[in-house]
Amino acid sequence: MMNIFAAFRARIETCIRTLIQEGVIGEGTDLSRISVEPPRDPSHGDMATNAAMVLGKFSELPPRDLAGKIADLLSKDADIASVDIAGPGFINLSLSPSVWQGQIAHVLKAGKAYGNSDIGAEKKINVEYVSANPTGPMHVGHARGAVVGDALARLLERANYQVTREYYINDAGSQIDTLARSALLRMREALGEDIGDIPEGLYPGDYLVSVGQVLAEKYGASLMEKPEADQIAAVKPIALPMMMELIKDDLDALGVRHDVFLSEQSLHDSGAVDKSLVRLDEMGLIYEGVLEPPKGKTPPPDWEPSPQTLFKSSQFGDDSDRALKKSDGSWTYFAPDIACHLDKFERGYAQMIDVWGADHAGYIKRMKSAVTAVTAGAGDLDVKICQMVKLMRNGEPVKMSKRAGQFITLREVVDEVGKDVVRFMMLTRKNDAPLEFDFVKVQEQSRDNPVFYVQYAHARICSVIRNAGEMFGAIHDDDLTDSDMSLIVDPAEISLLKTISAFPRVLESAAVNHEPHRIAFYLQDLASSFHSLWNLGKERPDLKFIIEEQKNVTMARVSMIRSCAFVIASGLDILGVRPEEEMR
RNA sequence: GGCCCCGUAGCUCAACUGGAUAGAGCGACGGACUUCUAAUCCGUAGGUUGCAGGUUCAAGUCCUGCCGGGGUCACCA
Repeated sequence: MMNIFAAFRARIETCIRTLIQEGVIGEGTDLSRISVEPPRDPSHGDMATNAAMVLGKFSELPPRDLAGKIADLLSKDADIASVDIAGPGFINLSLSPSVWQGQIAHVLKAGKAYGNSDIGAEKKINVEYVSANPTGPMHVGHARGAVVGDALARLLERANYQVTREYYINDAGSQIDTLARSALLRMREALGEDIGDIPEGLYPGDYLVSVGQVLAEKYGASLMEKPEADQIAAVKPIALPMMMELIKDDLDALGVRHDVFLSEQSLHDSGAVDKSLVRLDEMGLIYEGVLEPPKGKTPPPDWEPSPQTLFKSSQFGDDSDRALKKSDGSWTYFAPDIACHLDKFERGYAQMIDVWGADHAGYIKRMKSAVTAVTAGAGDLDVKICQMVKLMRNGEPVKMSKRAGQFITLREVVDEVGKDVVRFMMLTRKNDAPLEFDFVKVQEQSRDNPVFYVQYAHARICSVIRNAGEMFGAIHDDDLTDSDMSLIVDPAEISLLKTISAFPRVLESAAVNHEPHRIAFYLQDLASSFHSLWNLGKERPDLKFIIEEQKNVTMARVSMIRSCAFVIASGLDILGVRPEEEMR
């Protein structure tokens, strides 16, 4: 068992079963609420369990006495150096140094697989992210969702989920018609016509020029003589794939990829939308009705009550029922969205995660309602909301004028600071908290730049290992396992080992909570722990990693920091960031 | 007005799905470089977790009501 907290939890449960057999604790006791975690205050030991307090209800003994019984049994364990009872009945454990020393070999053997969890148990899970409208290149606002989704997918894979990364292509809405009209204009331009300024309401971007050229080559001027509907229909099969290529290139620059691209239009064409609606109808969840105007100060000026096809989402916790069809009888976007999630469910994903921008937060309830309804409660949808990223340059906000089409593209940001920096920074906040991204600060080589700080720790470790190799001969990871880890004894060293050993637990909690940012925070802690130990070697030369006269000590310490480097690399891998081996 | 998110040190943020004396960084002040990379580290100072109740052995965390900030609000995706 690589997760030592889980390992000792099992030992504690064994003690409790013994007490159940002895009749001290009642049969049928629920052990699930027992926690085994590191105490906030390190002086309380290495691990604390609330077992005696949680089990108090199932025993006649008061919690502190029950804790005493458990403690007596635990103290027989050779790996446990001391057991204390504190406060209302906490049991605090201190582990023997050998437990921490032993973690080094675990890490070295597992390498980057260290910390992997089995909580996913190979269950299928679908993560949908980005899903930007295919009307142009990605702008910077898409970056956060792309990174969060991708890191979440990587994280879940490490927890042994079967992850599918999905992109839902909104290729059926009116924005696609706008795209087609914009492309048609560019086609006329390619045919030699002077089109002047791009009219209001069409996409002005230069990226459509090449689309116009392709259209001109394929169709020529004859297309312009057909009805507009035919023109648009002719343009879409050309323009859409080109836009998707644009988007995929941008995502590629960020190191983000998807397994499945699901087209909204295909859901209409295949009858999947009708099917999911029939399904809801059979459940009696659909009716023709008139929605109330939104309660508030200013109802929409053009409000006209009109009958629509509605879904009873209010039965599932939503604030109101929601329209599936517009008053003219055509679908709302909500209907294909339901079909999309039903489609995922039927492909075997009972667990689904959607990563959305903050402006879509108001749709969570209806979407979750719909998933619950259409899967008869068997499907689960978690929606992660990404708050705004505020772009700064040296503390000054970067101005973006949407009117003039001067938005900053994802590509520009990646080109300026690099994909690793973008990725790491996007994960330095909880997804639902706003984030500042300063072009200058994220490239600083200093403590307050977390990307650099973590990378630097890794580079330093690599540097030490290179130096040790020059002194004692080439160092291979396989040989390090044979080092005498019992030479790792100083509290500062053990402290680093404790931080390293916390990784499996961090990974698991990040996976359970769908919060990849926890990995980024952990890596800063780990880097800090390493940098501290490094500097301690200045005050106390006996704690330097390399001691020329003592090869065995050096090798033990090299093993220790090698395992630290593995964990840094492993954590960075979840974030999709490559570790640096040298920084000069 | 309804709903959602947020409110924690001067600033930016953590707090392991309810745990013990709420933690880091920045800024401020004071220290450590003939370096295993000082691009770093150590120390000091800094708090009624917006307010008021409730739930229990235990609340920053859950519930209710206020205050303040942001987002969003029929047929746009």
